Order: sequence, then C-alpha cells, then structure tokens
Amino acid sequence: MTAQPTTPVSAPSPTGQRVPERPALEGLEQTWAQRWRDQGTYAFVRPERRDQVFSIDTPPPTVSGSLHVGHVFSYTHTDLVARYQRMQGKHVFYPMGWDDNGLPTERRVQNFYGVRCDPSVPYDPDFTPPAKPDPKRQVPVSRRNFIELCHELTAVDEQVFEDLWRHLGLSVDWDTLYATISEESQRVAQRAFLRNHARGEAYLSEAPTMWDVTFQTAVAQAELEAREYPGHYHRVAFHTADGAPVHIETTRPELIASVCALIAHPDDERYAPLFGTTVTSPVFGVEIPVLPHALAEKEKGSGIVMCCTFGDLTDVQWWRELNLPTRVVLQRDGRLQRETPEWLVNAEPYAQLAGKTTFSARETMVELLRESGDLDGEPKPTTRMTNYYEKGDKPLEIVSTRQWYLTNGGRDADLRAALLRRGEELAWVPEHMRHRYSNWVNGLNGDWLISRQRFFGVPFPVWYPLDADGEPDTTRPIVADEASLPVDPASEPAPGYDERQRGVPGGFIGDPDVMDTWATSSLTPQIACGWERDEELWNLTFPMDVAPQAHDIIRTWLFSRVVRAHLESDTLPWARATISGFVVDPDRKKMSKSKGNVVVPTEILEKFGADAVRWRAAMARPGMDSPFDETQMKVGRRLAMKILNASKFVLGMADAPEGADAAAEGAAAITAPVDRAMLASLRRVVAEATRAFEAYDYTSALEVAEKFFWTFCDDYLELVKERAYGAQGADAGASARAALALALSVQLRLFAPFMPFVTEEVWSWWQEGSVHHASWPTTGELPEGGDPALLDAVSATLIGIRGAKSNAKVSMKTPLKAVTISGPEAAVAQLRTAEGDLRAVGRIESGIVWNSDGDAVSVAAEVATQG
RNA sequence: GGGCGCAUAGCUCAGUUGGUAGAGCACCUGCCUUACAAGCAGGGUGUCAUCGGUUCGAGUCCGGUUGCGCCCACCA
Repeated sequence: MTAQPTTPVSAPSPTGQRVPERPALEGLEQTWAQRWRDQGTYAFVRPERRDQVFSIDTPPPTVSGSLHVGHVFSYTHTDLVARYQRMQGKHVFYPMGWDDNGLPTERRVQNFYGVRCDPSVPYDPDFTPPAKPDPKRQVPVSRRNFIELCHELTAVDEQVFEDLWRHLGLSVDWDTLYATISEESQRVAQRAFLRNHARGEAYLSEAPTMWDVTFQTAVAQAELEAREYPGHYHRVAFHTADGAPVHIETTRPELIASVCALIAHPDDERYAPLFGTTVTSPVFGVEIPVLPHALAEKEKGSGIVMCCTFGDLTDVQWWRELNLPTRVVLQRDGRLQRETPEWLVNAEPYAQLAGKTTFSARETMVELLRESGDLDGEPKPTTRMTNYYEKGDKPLEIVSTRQWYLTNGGRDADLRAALLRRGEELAWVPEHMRHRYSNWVNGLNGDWLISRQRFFGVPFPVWYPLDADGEPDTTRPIVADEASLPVDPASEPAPGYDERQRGVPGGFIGDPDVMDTWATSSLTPQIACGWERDEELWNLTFPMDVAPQAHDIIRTWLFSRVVRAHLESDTLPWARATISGFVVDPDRKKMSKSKGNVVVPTEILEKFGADAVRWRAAMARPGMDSPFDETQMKVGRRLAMKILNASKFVLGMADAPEGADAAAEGAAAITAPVDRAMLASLRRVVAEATRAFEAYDYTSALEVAEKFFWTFCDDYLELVKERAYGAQGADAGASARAALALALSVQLRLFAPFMPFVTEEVWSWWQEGSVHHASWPTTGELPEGGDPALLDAVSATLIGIRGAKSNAKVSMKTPLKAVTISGPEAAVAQLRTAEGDLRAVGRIESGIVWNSDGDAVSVAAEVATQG
C-alpha cells in the first residue's frame, strides 16, 4: 500500500475525516504547517484582560549566524510552555523577532559580498557586488550601499530561519514578527535613549575603553571573553639615578614608551627605598616615578610593575588614582603611532617602532633592549588569559575615547542594589540560575558602554553644534524631537539647522556612532509589546510572563532588559526567566563551528521528523546541558508512530461513530471495573502532568504521559480489544469503547504540546477544530471511583501470562491451561472482575484457579501443547 | 582565586518529606500475535565518587575530600 497519510480509505469519522489504513509520519509537517498558517491557528487574539494573556519575550536569533540543534531544543522548550498555556485557555502572545542589527551582520555582509564600508565613498545607486567575492580585496562601498546590502542579505537569512521554525512547529504568531533593525525598533531604541538621556541615565564620557583593533570599535564589558594567549615574560631593567638596575617583568615590552610609573606594594621592603624617587626607562631614557599602590602584588613577577597608558585595566585604575600622565602610543588600528612621542628623551630609537603593529613592535623592542643591555636573560614563554571581543580574534587594547554610556549599577551602589533586588524578585527556572545574575551584577566595573563605531545599527539621535573653529561641542548635544523618530543624524539636519550648515563652523555635525545591538535588543519587550505605539497591546502584554533564553546570555540580554525596564517603567520586564541548557557533542564539548562538531538541525528534522526532535528536546530539563545522541531521536520517532497506530486502532475498534461520540457524551457507559481503573490511573497522570507544567517541568509532564501511554497500549488495549469488538456483549463492549475513546482524547491532548503534528493529525480524524485549541485535560473529565490498583494487578497478571509463554518459547497466541493466579486477597478479588478480558488476552482455555496468597500477583500456567 | 552545578546500571537520566535502588537506550532470548517488525513479549545489570557525622535506618540530611562542567576574575 502506498496510501498517503490522510487518504480516506477506512471508516468515516463524525467529522467526515477518515482514519487512514496505513498512517505515516511523512508529509504531516508540511500539511499541518501549511494549514496552521492558512487558518491563523496561532494568531494572538486580544482578550479583555491582562490575566487572560500569556506573553513571551521570544529571543530574537542572530540571523547572520546559523541555527544549530541547541537553538532547536531551547526554542522547543518555549513552545511547549506556549502550547500548554494556550490549551489552558490563555491568549498566548508569542512573537518572533530577528536580531539583524549590528556587527555580526556587517561581518557576514563583508564576507558574503566581498565589500567593506567606507563612509567617505559616495553612494552608487547602481552598485552591484563583485561576482566572485575576494576576502583579501574587499570593495569599498558607501555607508548607504553597505546598509542596503545588509538589508538584502538579512531578508534572505530570515526566510531560512522562518522555514526552520515552521518546520519545527513553533506556535509563534508570525504576524507579530519584528526585526531589531526595523524602523519601529529604531524608533523604540531612539526614544528609550532620549528618555534615558533626559533623566541623566545616558551620558557621554571620554574614558579609556576596551577596544577591538580589527573592528575598530569600543566593546562593552558584557561582550568580553577571556582567552588563553601565548606570550613571553621579559625581564627588563630600569635604572635609578645612580645607575642601579630595577628589574620589572612584562609581557608587553612594546609599551615601554608608554610607561608612566613603576609601582610596588606599599609594604614591599625591597622597593620601599625607591618610593618617591624616579628611575629612567630603558632605551628611551624617560624619567619615571616609583610609587606605592596596594594593588601591586609582591609575588607577581619581580614585585614591581610598569604602569602604561594603557596595558590593562589595572593600569587604568593606577592612572586614575595616582594621577599619572597620559602617554598613549598605541593607536586605534592596533599600531604604534607614527610621530615620535614628545616625552621620549632618547627619541631616535622610536623610529624603528613607529607604525608597527603591537606584534612586530614587540619583536623590535626586544632587539632594542638587547642592544642596550637592558634585557635580563631570554624571554620566558608563558600563557595568560587575555580579554578578547567575543567575536574578534585579536586581544583587546585599551584606548581613550568618547563614548555613550548607560547607567547599569556599575558605578552607582544604589542602582546596583536595586537591580540586584530585581534579580531576587524575578522567578528563575531553574532556581539556581539566579546566582549567575547576582554574580554578574556584583562584578560590574563600570556603566554600560552602548556606542559603537560601526554602521549597521541604530544611530544616536544626536547632533553637536560646531564652534567658530568648526570643533564640535560635545558638552551641548542637540537631541532629536521624539516625534521625528527614527532619525539618522548623518542624513538629516539637527533641529533648528539647515542641511547646508552640516560640517561648517557655527553649524552642526551628527553623532557618527550607532548603538550596540544589545542597546536595541534590551528593548525587545518594549518593541514587541507596542510601547508608546499600541496602548491596548501594551497593557495586555507588559510586563511579560516569561523570558526564555540559554544560560550564556544571562549577563547580556537578560540583564540588559532588566536594566531598561527598571529605568523606563520601574518594573521587571517579565515575571519569570526560563533558562535552557546547551546541546553538547557526545564528548560533552560545546558545539562550535571551529570544532566542526555542530549538528545541522535541518538534517535531523528530515531524518527523524519534527515531533521526534521535539520529543528529544523535551527530555532535556531546564538548564541542563544534554549530549547530542541520534539514538534518542529514534525513541521519539517511535512514540510518534505509536500514537498514530494506537489511535487508528482505537478509532477503528468503534467500527461506528459511537466510540468517538462517547468522549463527548460522558462516562455513563463506562461500567467495567477495569475500564474505570484505567481512567482512574489516567486521572492521576493528568493531575501530575498539569502540576509539572505549572512548574515549567515539561520533562516530567511528558514522562508521566508517556509512561501511561505505553501501559495503555501494551496492557489495557490488548486486554480489552476483544471485548471492545463485542465478544462479551453489547454493554461490556460499549464500556470498553467509551473508555478507549475518552482515554484517547485525553492522551492526545497531553501529548499535543510535545508532538503537535501527529496529535493534530489524529485529532483531525475524529474531532472538530485544532487539538491545539482544545482544552488541556482536567481530572474532572475522568470518572471517579475507579481503582488504579486494578490496572497494576492486571499488568502484573499479563506479565505472568506472557512470561509463561515466553519461557516456553511459544507464540503469544498459544493457549494456556491449568492457570493459577495468586496474589493478595484484594488484588485477586479485583482481578476476578476482569476475568473475561484476561481469558481472552491470555487465550486461557481451562478454568482459572484463584489463590489468595502471597504479597504480589503471580501466575502459574501450562502451555497447551499442539495436537 | 570567587560563584554555581554535577557525580546513581555500558550510555542518557529519574529518584518527591530519610524506610529493601528505577526508566529508556544498548545487550541477550523468543515471537512474522488481525494497530504497529521503525513491532511485540521475556530477561540481568549497581561498593548510589570518596571519607566522616546525625539517625533504629542515609542515594536522600550535615561537614570534609576528589573529579568533571559552566560563569566570573586573572595581560607584572
């Protein structure tokens, strides 16, 4: 047979759909994804009250990256909760967003098209990218051309993402799709910035900042990543006035031209005599003060350290606290400046360093030190941890620049305490993840640097007046009017000015920077919920109910949204944060492109089907990393297949619409004790699954439903099938059929959040509407009075009967004789009520001896020999 | 160095308030059973990392140790 899954070949059901003769998983995803799309199954319909809504702050994936199986798992986790809440009658506000703004997109566009942005190039309306991109010779294009290419490529990427999410069956409302670079997002980001600025929370400051020399932009603390970096300790001599050497150790000899002090611990007796005196630097002969500071460590290196502007963050602190001179030689492009610094006494050697990168300058400097005799011994190899931009591949430098900052508690104890309280107020799933939040907030060392010297991002809605000399006055920024947002100060004149005054003395210039991606994505609740745009939506959805994310993003996205909502609305942005773990490779290593251990989600979706992949995702509890294992996917696929087959069997059993109607008619027909026992057992399952879901423990909800389902199939279904066919008379058959139909209805709904495709398919065979809008099952639907113990006793008896046949290595249809069933008196009494079913399933030909004895049910029997 | 988590069957993991250790996978054996062979039935498998404490009783509670993972800090 090659029947398609929905080909009508079998008994008609009440809805006119039919149960296929050979149900199959193939094709279900396409069929149902299309139908959900056409019918707007997951559209958000606005109710009257906030408490009727469940709103989700979906993480907008970075579209310039690729989705891996970890995303599939974590987005599935959110969808499980969304579907559960929807079945509980909530109007689920479940938007999707694309994070397409920012440096990652720029980088992808550069590589994909072989171009780079050069703001000095004029716009070319007919520009076409090179046919064969050459990464070594990127074509310079205007800012506007570059941004056009960014939009072009993100549109393509976003379609791929959407296709995957639809394939996976995410029940998002695609009508609420947003993008972080969209006009509306820019408007929200600029408006929020203007309000922060007006309240003094956003401010401009000139300060040493972490700087990526490749991307030539400042980087925020949250984007740092410490990596191991190989280097060498160089033991270098400075000299006291009488010529005695003072040895320091450094891994960065190329910065000796930047040295502004030597520093030792105040208690360090070795160097105490030098405090207050000066030494001269090697090669350059600069007079350097020797100063005490508690941050110097006696045990590190020689105990005395050179402080440069700027080698590391400790240097910055010393420079600030000790009021040291600023002697910068390192430029923003990562090279030493060309002009010889005026403070060098011996200026001549500097010519050999001028214009070099730190790496070659270091080599040169070592040679210079060797020649002057100030290098003591050979450089010793070492490995240290160094800060990198998480997306960069060269160590960060520290340069002094003017940047926009947003208060985040890093410099203000009161704000920090308030944000820590927000972390306490927030519900966390799992609970222990709240420590990561407080850990991060307590470790902040400054405000949030939000400006980036890049192009594809939200511009600051700010201009600066130019004085008579054409110099910008950054102390008097001109801010945009809220009504004009979004605004691009690079192409629109400042309020009160004419475009012709741009760049001329007495005129204005636009702020050239853009906001960091996080400065926009920190506002996803505001963007999605219609802040200042749609008051009704805002009141219905904000603060949101849940913010799902992986644990790597607590310090960035999660924290930054808390900051924004706190500053703007004096509230948490959502009541609860749910944290997913990672999918790691079988060796428990993080998946990454560079390791080549990434699993591509489309492949596993094709191979096992969305329901199976979702099943596997649901087995990963919140916050738990889980190793990728294909064999686990097969288990999910088998469950999906079993649901199809068992459902077909149950619905076919009815042989008439009666079975289907029974679910709606109620439990009156269900009289057989074993039927009532099965439903009583299911009643417990419903209670437990509901309790689990309410605690966001979708894994337990699935486990309990699945465990019951296999018992239902293996024991109950086998036990009652002959009776259901009518072997024990009309009433007994009706009881079985009604119980089967009710149990099927309940179980399909229990599985619906996990396996939306297969449950929807089966539902369509015999029910009206979507199972995803059916109500979550309640204990009230299931009749009281049954005793689950009877079902347990039946299962034990069946094991005994089957064991007898299995031991005899005969087929299960082999008849039994001389059967004795033993067990506790109560169990035996219960089992006798199911005698007819037991005889049928066991093919018991003789009488049964009932024996009230022992503390467990057991069966003794002989296999009837052939002939 | 600071924080958090984990350690239970070959693998992945459950184990609720302390009361004789569980599931699935894998493996072995059998069965083409009228929904399902991508199926079904049956089968055994453990010094619960380690040391100590509390207790009549500890996988579970308390303290220490070891190992692993993650986050943060760490450029002399």
